Amino acid sequence: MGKSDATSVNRKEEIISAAIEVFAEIGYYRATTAQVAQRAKISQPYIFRFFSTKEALLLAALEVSWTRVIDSFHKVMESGLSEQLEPDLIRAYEDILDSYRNETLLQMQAQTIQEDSIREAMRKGFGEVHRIVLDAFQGAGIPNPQERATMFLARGMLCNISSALDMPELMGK
Amino acid sequence: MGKSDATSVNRKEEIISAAIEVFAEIGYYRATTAQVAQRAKISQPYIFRFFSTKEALLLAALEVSWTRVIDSFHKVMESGLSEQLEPDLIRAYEDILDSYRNETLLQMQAQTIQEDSIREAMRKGFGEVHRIVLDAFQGAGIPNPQERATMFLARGMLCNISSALDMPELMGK
DNA sequence: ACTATAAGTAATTGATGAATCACTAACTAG
DNA sequence: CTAGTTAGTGATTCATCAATTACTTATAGT
Repeated sequence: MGKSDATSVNRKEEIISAAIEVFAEIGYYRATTAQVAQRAKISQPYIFRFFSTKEALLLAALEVSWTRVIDSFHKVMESGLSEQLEPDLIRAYEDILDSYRNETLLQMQAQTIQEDSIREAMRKGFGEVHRIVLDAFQGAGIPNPQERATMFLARGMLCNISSALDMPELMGK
Repeated sequence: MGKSDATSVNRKEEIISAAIEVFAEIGYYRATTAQVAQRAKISQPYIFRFFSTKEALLLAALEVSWTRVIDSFHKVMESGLSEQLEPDLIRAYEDILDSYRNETLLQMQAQTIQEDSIREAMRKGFGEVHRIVLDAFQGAGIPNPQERATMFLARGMLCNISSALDMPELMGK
């Protein structure tokens, strides 16, 4: 299998990557499957061989984006000293925002989508991240872990907005 | 002029109110002007007597939502003691989230819309709220006002998400 | 009554988009 | 070789929607 080999799994991942870009740039509802297909360099109908609906494609894209955050936080916890735990987590999240801005933009969009399946995916993602951070803070013996976990998430959410609107001043200069 | 009198200004406000509801519930791009019209109990084309485009209607709706927050914060600052300033501002924002949830959902949507005019409106709204909070904290002699203002906004943004996804546990139980 | 203007709508238009269908080309196992 | 499977596309379908047009009804001033 050479690098240009197009396995079914590769195609699926390529489509998801294209969808993350296009959905983030154009907006999920406004973006068309034709635009996603063009970005993925395939024909529009071929998307539906891998995803039964546009919404299924969005769900797959969200799954990728949440896995990104969760895996990153797990890595920090495994390898880090518990004294610098919070700054390490902050840095990890900022790195994701730098490198995978589109995934964050997609998550932000999905926060207000009312379809049950999307809401469930978002609840699961947020819930798991919250649980991980809370466990980490408790395990590290940080005082008021509940409140600190909330403020950690809160800072992250403002960070998202500051990035999305290109307003660095919101994060206190 | 009785209460059922339909002045041009009233109609405009009614349309904006209907748009806030429909856009928040359905999503701006997915919502149709026909749905807004139905909610406002007018015909679909009549919307375009007041707003030249769907986007102009969104801008008007965002204007209303930001004015809501800004006016509320101003009122807190005028009438409140500076010792309880921060909790008063928090309560004021929570009241808005309770009473005007749709306006917040609309703002959340607009955070990721890439059209220049929308981004500009969002920057203006966020910028003004940030300025007000920062001025208030500085005026009240709160230490580290910059950082405290950032954390105030951050908490508000997580509060939005917690409300939108119906996840009260995110705010630390 | 009469005319101007405001309030409002039905019908249409032109464009667009998700999803399906019908098909072709390339590879693979026996 | 050939029968079956995988990869892929062009053309079409059916629905939808923002925006326009052309029209009707009501109101107010003279």
